[in-house]
Amino acid sequence: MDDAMPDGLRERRRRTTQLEIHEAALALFEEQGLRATTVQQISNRAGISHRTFFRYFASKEQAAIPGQRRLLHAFESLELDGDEPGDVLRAIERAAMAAMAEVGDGQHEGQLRITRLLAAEPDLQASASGQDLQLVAALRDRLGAGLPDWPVRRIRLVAEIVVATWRAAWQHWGERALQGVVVEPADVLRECMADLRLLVR
Amino acid sequence: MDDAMPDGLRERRRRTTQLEIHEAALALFEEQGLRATTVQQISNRAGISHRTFFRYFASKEQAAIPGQRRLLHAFESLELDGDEPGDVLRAIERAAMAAMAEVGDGQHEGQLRITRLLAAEPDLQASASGQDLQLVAALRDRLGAGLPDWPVRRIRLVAEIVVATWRAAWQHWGERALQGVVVEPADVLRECMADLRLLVR
DNA sequence: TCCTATCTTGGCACAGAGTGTCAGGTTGGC
DNA sequence: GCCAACCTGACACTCTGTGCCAAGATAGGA
Repeated sequence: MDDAMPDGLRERRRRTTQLEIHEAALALFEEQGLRATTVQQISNRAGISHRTFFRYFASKEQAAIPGQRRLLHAFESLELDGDEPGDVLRAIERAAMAAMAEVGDGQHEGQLRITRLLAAEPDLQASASGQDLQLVAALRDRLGAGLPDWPVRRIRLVAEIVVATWRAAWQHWGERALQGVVVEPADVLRECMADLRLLVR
Repeated sequence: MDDAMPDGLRERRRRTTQLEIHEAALALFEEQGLRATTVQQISNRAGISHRTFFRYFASKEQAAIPGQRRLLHAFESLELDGDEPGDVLRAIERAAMAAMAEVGDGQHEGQLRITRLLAAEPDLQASASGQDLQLVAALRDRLGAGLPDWPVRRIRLVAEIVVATWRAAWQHWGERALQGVVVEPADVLRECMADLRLLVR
């Protein structure tokens, strides 16, 4: 689905454990809030030890926010076939759109729970934006390798802009979903890109 | 310089203490690294107690990164006189440019120290991007109040884009400065805005 | 099937972050 | 000079995050 998964028993166990911890964290945060929930409580509910928790996640915040593996992978395997700024942006846009579309309808509920939590817990937002740095770095690396003639300044800017747009799109999707309006994430991203083009014209 | 400062003895003391803590943190991080430095050490060097440290800063990371008060203030007092997307962006650009220009040449050395630290310590970057959320929120609020006819989606996007551009500009300024090339921050921001316009055309 | 290298886990222990509380000292206004 | 508001340091405490080690589980070859 996402990255290579050699399907030994060990890998499968690891995945289920990770999911159980994630689910436990999410549920407890919803019930009690972020601050009031301890790593010990999450570990208990997931049926593991406090020590093992930190072998799966670096902090309780990260246990709730799974990270954007799809987009990360899309960036790392991005194909570029030109130098023209407009073309480059469109290529990235296509890749991001594809990554967004991979989120099946069945996962919308999970996304919505995270969105709700993010809205309620500012500390989680900070943690999430910290994670986005990985996305920026990945895109920056890829563009740097694929566009040797571009100034680093422009490469850095594009990476920041794209991730900012992606984040704005998801946030707006969540905002609408919380109001009961269900829309396609990819559509929201398209609208955001349209806004971006409107702005600078 | 920045916000109202009723010049009692108390306020002045508070400011000097804050500066002393900031300076101590910066110096120790440079000498030993972020992880190896404890709040206790910073407190000792600043001549205060461990308990008092946390009355000035919420974490050791924040003690090193002073926050973008100038830009925050510029956003909060932003004047808008039109609905036209291009005009709005230009108005924000002017405000940001003015805020950037307020950083006198004398403060470049301090900025550079922070840039160096950010480059060396990924954890600090995460903390910094968490702080940027305040900027996004401030600009979002201001635009929401000043542009009642704009869709929330576009307002959110503009806020994210502007802050992303600002961050890219400072990072590129720091990168060049680390290479020994001294340029005006405002010039870099102008170049970044030009890149942005180039992208979507 | 068995045997071994590798991986995973839980328990123990510990340093450090961050917070509540309180008593004592300082500042500002009257 | 006096009182109220504020600031500080000290103590105690919970929680996070990590090193270490012994025990159990797994993979893969003999």
